[in-house]
This record gives sequence, structure tokens and C-alpha cells, in this order.
Amino acid sequence: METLLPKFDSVFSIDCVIFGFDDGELKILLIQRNEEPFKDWWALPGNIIEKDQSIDLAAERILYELTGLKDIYMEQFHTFGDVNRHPQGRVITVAYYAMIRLNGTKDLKPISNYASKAVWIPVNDLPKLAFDHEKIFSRGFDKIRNKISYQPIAFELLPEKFTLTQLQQLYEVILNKKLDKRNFRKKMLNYGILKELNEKQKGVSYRAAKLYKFDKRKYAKLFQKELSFSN
Amino acid sequence: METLLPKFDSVFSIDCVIFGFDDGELKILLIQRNEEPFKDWWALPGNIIEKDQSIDLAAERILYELTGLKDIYMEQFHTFGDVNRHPQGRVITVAYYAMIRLNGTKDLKPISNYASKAVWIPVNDLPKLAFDHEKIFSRGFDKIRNKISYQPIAFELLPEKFTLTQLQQLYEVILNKKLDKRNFRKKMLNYGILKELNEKQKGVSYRAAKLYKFDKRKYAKLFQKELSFSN
DNA sequence: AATATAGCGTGTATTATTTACACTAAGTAA
DNA sequence: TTACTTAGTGTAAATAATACACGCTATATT
Repeated sequence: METLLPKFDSVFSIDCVIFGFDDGELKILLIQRNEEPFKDWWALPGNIIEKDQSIDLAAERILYELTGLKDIYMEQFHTFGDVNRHPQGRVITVAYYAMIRLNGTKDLKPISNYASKAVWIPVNDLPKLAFDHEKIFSRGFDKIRNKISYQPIAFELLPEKFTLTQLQQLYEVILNKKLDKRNFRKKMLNYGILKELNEKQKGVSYRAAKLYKFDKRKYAKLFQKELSFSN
Repeated sequence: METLLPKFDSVFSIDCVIFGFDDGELKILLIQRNEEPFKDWWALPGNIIEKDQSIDLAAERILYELTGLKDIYMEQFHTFGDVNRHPQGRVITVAYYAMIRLNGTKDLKPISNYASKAVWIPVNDLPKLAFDHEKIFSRGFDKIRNKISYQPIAFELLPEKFTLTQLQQLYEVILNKKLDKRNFRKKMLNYGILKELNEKQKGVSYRAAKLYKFDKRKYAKLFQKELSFSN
């Protein structure tokens, strides 16, 4: 960590915690930094907010520049403002998260030079991260763990067609606990936000499971209502 | 709104949405601005973050300077970063909320010159606010409404000793709906976080109600656990 | 002393939700 | 044909949520 770098005044930055699910594992998107400080370290995709850009748009742009991912809807979850979180000066960072679908090996290609690469890393196998990014990640992880426990947001992470077992496995890795199969299925189907397809899983060496699709329309209806509270 | 004021570069600010409950009404703390822009307008207590201060501490300091309130624990709830939310330049603001107890007429005295006064205003009777402060307030209100519906956080707003009816009234104004008396009492007492006192309400011209106290210790135990999720 | 008043305090039946729990069925591989 | 692996299913018990009404008690009034 150099100390010869120029100091700069207070700036705002964005950091993104992007979750994906693949191969039975929950992963997040990391970049390898190509610049000081923390050159060659792993870090969350993040950068400085431009002056003429709202923070939400800045988040989208930054994610795109560092990873090549476009049109990802992210949600802000916390702002980190400790004085010394950045070695070069005061940087306050607004952290965003998103859960996205890894369509096979969606190509990750940093557009800007700021990152030398972008890769998916299992959350259970994270390297040391630059700055306070471990703290940011961990808070983001708490956030989705918390959210999923009262809102079925996990579909974003799955392929378009999925089995109930896959969905359950995803819940299990996020919540870090085993769930009861029958109760899980009962609950999920009860939401009424899954469409059963006339298709089955392929390429498995055992009885193939039914495939389901997530029904966005019903989901929206259900969870608009859900935001008001009952007697 | 002057346009002759100096432009400044990107800065961070804090805005505070402080809730109080008094006289059966939910109120928030507003200041009257003593400086341009929006001189003489009502606004949330808020100001610029200093360079060498973490945002959490900055929030405390700013609240103190503008209202005289000290040692108020606030929680961050959202960061607002639209480009044009401040007429003089780019200002990104981190919004905090707190719920506090109005001990009678707790004296509000702006320490800094930046506010000419600080007062409690009923949320149902808010004036037009400076900047995008109406939006910030409204998001903060959503936040506590949401939170209270799954966590009994309302005690902070009540006097140390309170009756169950007062507690219910508070819930009703926050949730903006009538609640069933028997069910409400059953639920609250079931939490096991209320201590029944051997005292009764005084100065009422009808049968006096029992007074209760909030049991912080039990609350902490209960809601630490509550953050993990069940099968 | 009697009465009016205003809010206090209480219980039960119904329904919905959550939990615990184990075996047969179907498809694949050998 | 058999062995293997995962899919798919139901019920009973416990807990939580809801709907609902009236006698009690302290004070104020006459």
C-alpha cells in the first residue's frame, strides 16, 4: 500500500455486491484491481461517482465498466463512511447489491482499465479484499439473508427454469441451514408465484424433477399488498 | 432560491428524521433555516459532513448543533444522490432516523447559527420542506412503519412509564390504522418485554390504567435471537 | 349518597400458519 | 433384474392470528 499517492478531497464512491448462484454455490462478483492502492488485490466492483450522475445510475455505470454487466437492477443497502476506510483520503461509499442469473458462463469483461479481470468467487472461499470490502460484503450478505427470509427474492439467482430442489438448495446456502423438504415445497407453492411447466430436468442420472418458472406478475401483486400490514 | 450563491464541489451531508410522540401525535423535529438557500424554510436537521469525522459521528454532531439534542442514537436508512437535489451543487446526503422520548418540553436550542429554531411538528401537519426533504421524511416514515410491524421499537418514543393504551395509540398513529385492543395487549404482553409496575396513571378523570416499563434486557435477548431464522 | 361517564381490563372460539416427521415412486445405470 | 439416487407426497400437533362485547372502576357531578 503506497503512501506516495496523491491525497484527494472527500469523494463519493459506489461498491457493488453482486450475488450469483452456480454449481450449488453462492458466489459474488469480484474484480482484480489494476491500480493503486491495493493494486492486484481482489475487491468489490466499485469506483468514484461522477459529478453529474445520480448515484443509482453511477452504480449501473460502474458495474458495467468494471465487469461488462449491463442493465442490472441494484438496490442500495448501506453507506460506509469511516474516516480512514481509504488510504488516500476521505471516501464515503454507497454500497449496492443485486442478485443475478448466471447464464452459463456469462462473459465478464472489464471495459475500463481499472480492473484487470472480473470473476465469480464462492462466498465461502473469498480471498482477502481491498479496503473495507469484507465488511461491505458481509453486510450485504446479511441484507439478502434477512430479506429472503420474508420475501422470496431468490428467483433472480436461478436459471429461468428450475426445480424445487434447486430453489431449496439456494435457500439453504443463503440461510446456511437445512430446510425441511416438504415444508419448503408447501410454502413455496402456496405463494402462488411459481408456474409449473410441462417439462423435466434433463441430463441427470436419476429421476428427473419437474421444472418451474417464476411468475413475475403474481409476485408483484402479492408483494405490493404485503407491504401494508394487517390487523 | 438564490442563484448567485457560490457553487461548490461534491459534498456529503447528513439529514436527520427524528421522531417523537407527544400529546397523542407523532412528530418530527424540524429546523428553520437561517441561511441560503431556502432561508427561513423548514427543513430536516442536516448539514455537511466534516472531513475528519465518520458519518455516524457527523450525524450526532449535526443533530446537536442544530437542535441541542445530545447522545441520540440514530440509524442510517438511505442515501439520496440525485444530481439536482441541492441548488448549489452536488450534495449527496445520508439520511438517519431516530425515535426519541420527549420529556415534557425538552428544550430545543440550536447551537449553531445555521438554524434559527428547532421545533417538533406533527407529521400530519408538515409545512413545505426545503430541498427534497419531504421525500427523505417520507422514506424515513416508511422505514419506521415497516420496522415496527415486525419489531417492537416503539418504546423509545414513550415516557419511561406508560400505559398499554398509550402504547397502542402510538402503534395506531404510526401504522395509521385501528388495532384491536385485546389482541394488541395479548401480543405485547406475550413478547415478555414489558414490566408491569405497581403504579397507576395519575391525573385522569376516569379509572386509571396500570403503568408499564420497557425491559431493555429482555428485549435485547429476544431480538438478538430473532435475527436468525427458523426452519 | 346516588348517578353518570369514560376509559380499563379481560377470554374464547375460529382460522391460518408453522413445524415435525418417513416412505413410495420414478428414472438411470450396471 | 437389481441397485441406486433423487423426486414427490400428507397428516397431526403446536403455535400464532383474528374476530368479537361487556362488566369493572375511578372520577366527576348533582
